[in-house]
Order: sequence, then C-alpha cells, then structure tokens
Amino acid sequence: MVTLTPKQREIRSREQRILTHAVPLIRDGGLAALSMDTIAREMCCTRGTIYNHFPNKEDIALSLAARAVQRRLRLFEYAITLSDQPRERMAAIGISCEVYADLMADDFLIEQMVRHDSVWPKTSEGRRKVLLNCEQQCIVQVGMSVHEALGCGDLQLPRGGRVEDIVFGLWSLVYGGLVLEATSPSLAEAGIAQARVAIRRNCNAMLDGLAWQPLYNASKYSRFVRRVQLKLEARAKEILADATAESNDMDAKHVTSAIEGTR
Amino acid sequence: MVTLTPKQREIRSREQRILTHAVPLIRDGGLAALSMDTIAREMCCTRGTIYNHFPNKEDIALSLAARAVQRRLRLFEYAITLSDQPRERMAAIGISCEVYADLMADDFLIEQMVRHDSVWPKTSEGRRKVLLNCEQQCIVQVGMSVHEALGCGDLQLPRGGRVEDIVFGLWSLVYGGLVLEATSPSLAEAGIAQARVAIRRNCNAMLDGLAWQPLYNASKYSRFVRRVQLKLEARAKEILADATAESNDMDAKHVTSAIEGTR
DNA sequence: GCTTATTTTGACAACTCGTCATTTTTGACA
DNA sequence: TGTCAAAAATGACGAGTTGTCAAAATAAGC
Repeated sequence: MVTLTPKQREIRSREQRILTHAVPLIRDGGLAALSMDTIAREMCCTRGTIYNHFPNKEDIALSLAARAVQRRLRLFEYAITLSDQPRERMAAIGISCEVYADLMADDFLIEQMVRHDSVWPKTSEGRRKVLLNCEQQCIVQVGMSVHEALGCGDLQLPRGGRVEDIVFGLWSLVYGGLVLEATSPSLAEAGIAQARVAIRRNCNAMLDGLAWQPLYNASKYSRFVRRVQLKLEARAKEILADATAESNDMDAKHVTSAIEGTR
Repeated sequence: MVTLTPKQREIRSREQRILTHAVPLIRDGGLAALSMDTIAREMCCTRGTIYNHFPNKEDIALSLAARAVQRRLRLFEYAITLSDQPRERMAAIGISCEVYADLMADDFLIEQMVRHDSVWPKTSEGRRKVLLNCEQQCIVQVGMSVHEALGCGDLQLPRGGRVEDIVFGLWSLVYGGLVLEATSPSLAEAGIAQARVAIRRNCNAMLDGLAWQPLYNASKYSRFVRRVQLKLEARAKEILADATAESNDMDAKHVTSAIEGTR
C-alpha cells in the first residue's frame, strides 16, 4: 500500500473524528442538533474544513448510518455461525438485533433517523450505495437461513408463499417491535413491560404458523437464547472496540475506503 | 354553549389553518422544512401571531400527530364493526392500517416523525396527553378483540402468554411492515414487491401459530379483505372530509377543545 | 364614544447554513 | 536547507432560521 504523508493521515483520522463528535449531538438532540458549527468548535477547526469532508450534515448522518449497518452486518455474520440448525440460526439473528439495539443504541437510532426526515435526497450518491449494499447483505444473511431450512426439509413454503415474504415478516416483527419499544411511550401503559420477551415469542409464533421445524419449545429455546446472548454481546463489544481503534488510527479501511471513490 | 365573538372565531379557525399550511411543508421537506416564517408568510400574518398559538414548531407537529391518531382511532372504531368474528375483526383492523397509510399518508408520516428527532421533549404537556390518550384507545380496540376471541374459545393463550403480547405482535408486524415499505429503498431489491400481501400473510401466520380459530383460509380471507377494503376507504374519505370542514369552520371540536386546556 | 383588555406587529439578538476569495501550510525538489 | 507550486484551512459573507418583547393596533365592554 502507498505510504501516507502525515497530512494525509491527519485528514483521514479527522473524518473519523468528525463522526465521533457527531454522535452525541445526534443522540441527544436529533438531526436538528447536529450542527457543523458545533462540531467545528469542538474539534478546533472551522466549518470550512469540515465541508471539505462532508457536503452537508445529512451526509454526516448518512456516513454514521453506513457505519452502523456495517456493524450490524458483522453481528449478523457472527450470529449465523452460532448454530447449524436453520431455525436456531434465525433465533440467533433475532437476538443479535436485540444486542444491536442495546449495545449499539446510537447506531440503531441513527439508522432510523436517516430514513425519515428527507435526509435521503440531500445525501451523496456514493455513501448511499455503501449503506444500501450493506443492508442488502443483511437481508441476504436471513434469506440464506430460510433457504437452508427449505433445503433440509425443516420448512415448506405454503402455496404462493415466498422466501422473501418470510424474511420481510421477521424483519417487520423485530424492527417494528424494537422501534416501538424505543419510541413509544404508550407501550408500558398498554401493559407491555417486557417487549423483548414478546418479540421473541411472536417471532416463534409466526414461524410455528409456517410449520417451520422444529416447533417452538420453551425451555430449549430459552437455553439457546441465554447461550448466544452472551456471545453476541461479547462480539458486539469487539466490533465497537475495533471501530474505536479505527477512528484514532490512520487506516479506517471499512468506511473510508468504500467512500473514497465518491468524492 | 357560549357564543363566540367574530374575533374568537377567527382565532380558532386560524389554529386549524396553521395546521393545514404546515402539512405540505412537513410532507416534502421533513421537520426541518417546517418553518414558522414560511407559514406566517403563506397566511399573511407575522410569526408573532403564530407563536400565540404554538410555542414552537415541534408543537405544531405534535398537534398534527394528535389529529392523525384521532383519525386513525376513528378508522379503527369503524373497522371493528365490520364483522362479528374476532379473527375477522383483527383482519379488518389490519386493513384499516393499510388504508390509513394510503389515504392518510401525511398523517402516517407525521406520526412517525414526532416520535424521533427529539421533538417530544420540546412539546407541551397537554398536547402530548391528547396524543397518548388516543393511541392508548387504539391499542384498547385491538385488545378487546383479542379478549373476545378468548371469551368465545377461538383462541387459547399458551402457557405464560399474554393478551398484550399478541396485540404488540400484530402492532409490530403491521407498523414495522408499513414503515419499512414506506422508507426502505432496499425492499424492492430484496424481492419484496408486494409488501401489503406479505404483511397480511405474516399476520395470519402469526395468528395461526397461536392456533387462533378459524385458521387462515386463503379464499375466504381474500374475499373478506376485498369487502372491507372498500368500506374502509369510504370511511377514511368521510373522516378526511370531516376534518376539512373543521378547518374552515368555527368549531373545531375534536382537536381544539381537547387542547384548549393546555394553554 | 371612551376606555380597558386583547391581539398583532416588527425589530431584535442569536443562531444556523453553505460559499469562496484569500491566506496559510505542506511537501517535493533543487 | 531554501524555494515554490499545489493543497488545505480560514473566516467573513449573504441568506436563512428561531423565539422574545415593547410598542402599536385593534376589539370588546360599558
């Protein structure tokens, strides 16, 4: 690889530093509170410098979202290694979503934000692609497990049923559930104290409804959950630590390199 | 009721007019594009006047969200009258959500926006309560149908299962599905062309998984959907027309009266 | 018609964004 | 080590926003 001049290294690391400084602003204050001015002040440079890296704040948010989805993907990739049985793999992916929402709460939040609010149209083509690609791969991970279940006979599609629809169903159930848990003040009042337990139970009900073998077995399932949860949490911390290193280090391979071409 | 002076009538109707002008701004531009300045200009008054009605733009958004949930509730209330059979009622509510997302798309969007973005803390206590109350009632509608199914033996709770969890499951599935459909560019690429069909199928799979009688029957179900869909769409148009009248009329009972106390 | 209460106004300070000519810094080369 | 072109950082700019508040305009009560 080409050696970088000190200046180039500084610039690369700054891109990461900008993102780092952006996170808390977004977390407690939303996109409205993400101000170029504030970031510049905190980083002891001027707004102009930041505009050398990102054309607007929406693009900063999108960059964060891309990083978030990349982390989520890494978690998914690990999750499917935790069992050979398709149905257990699905469960592992579900748990990894919970872990994601807990240990990477900022990422989860930012992923949601980027979709709404008309951020999308203001962002740069290239970064958008990075995000979409990653998201696509996440979906593929889930799809593969469904296909495997079909392959080994654990699952048979109903007449007119499609693999994609099952993926979509689990996705809706878990994503919807987690979003509601995170943003709906009515939940507790509606009597849903343990959203996580409910989400898992409902996923299982849906898969049982499709007659995906082996059917839900409470004790076996909860044993599995306990087992993978710890592993996934450990993995999540690894991924986060990795990213932290990245941000202080010269070569931020994942994000930066993918984006490089878009400027 | 007390007779209102012309001035008072003007003020009341203005509150509605502000909301009316706010909708298109939010729709295409998000909360960031909702500017007091713009509304004032469009309504030929000054910003100060608008601040007499709403303390900030977040509160305008919240007001819109409250109106949205009220409309949704009215749709729900109508939906449950469309069948005597609990499971069909659930289906009717599901379809009403689809109709809501289609014919009241702005409302659907605004409901989502209000949750994120840290709008919440900036809004006024009173208006928040209106919204939460309505939302609670929506949940109650669904819960009642589940209870009825339990009552007539169509459904039996699994060990440790709770009514609320079932409500939450359907809620997640439909809400999550509709949000993903509306905001996820990856959906089509993931092979989910007909999100609506998938959502319905998945709800049915979940209810079948809970052994909620009568189990899913494709032809009977699709006949029912066709039947209620038209009725719900008609009802939605009624509700919208009602609201339009409100906005031009002196007595905006629903929203205004509920909010009156909060100033 | 006069007076008091209410409502509207518009200028204010403070903030934001994105641009771009100008200044500063960098690093390659002599 | 000194020179100099190329690259990067700066900061002032215009145009936008928000929320406030004393002063002006208007409505209501009598």
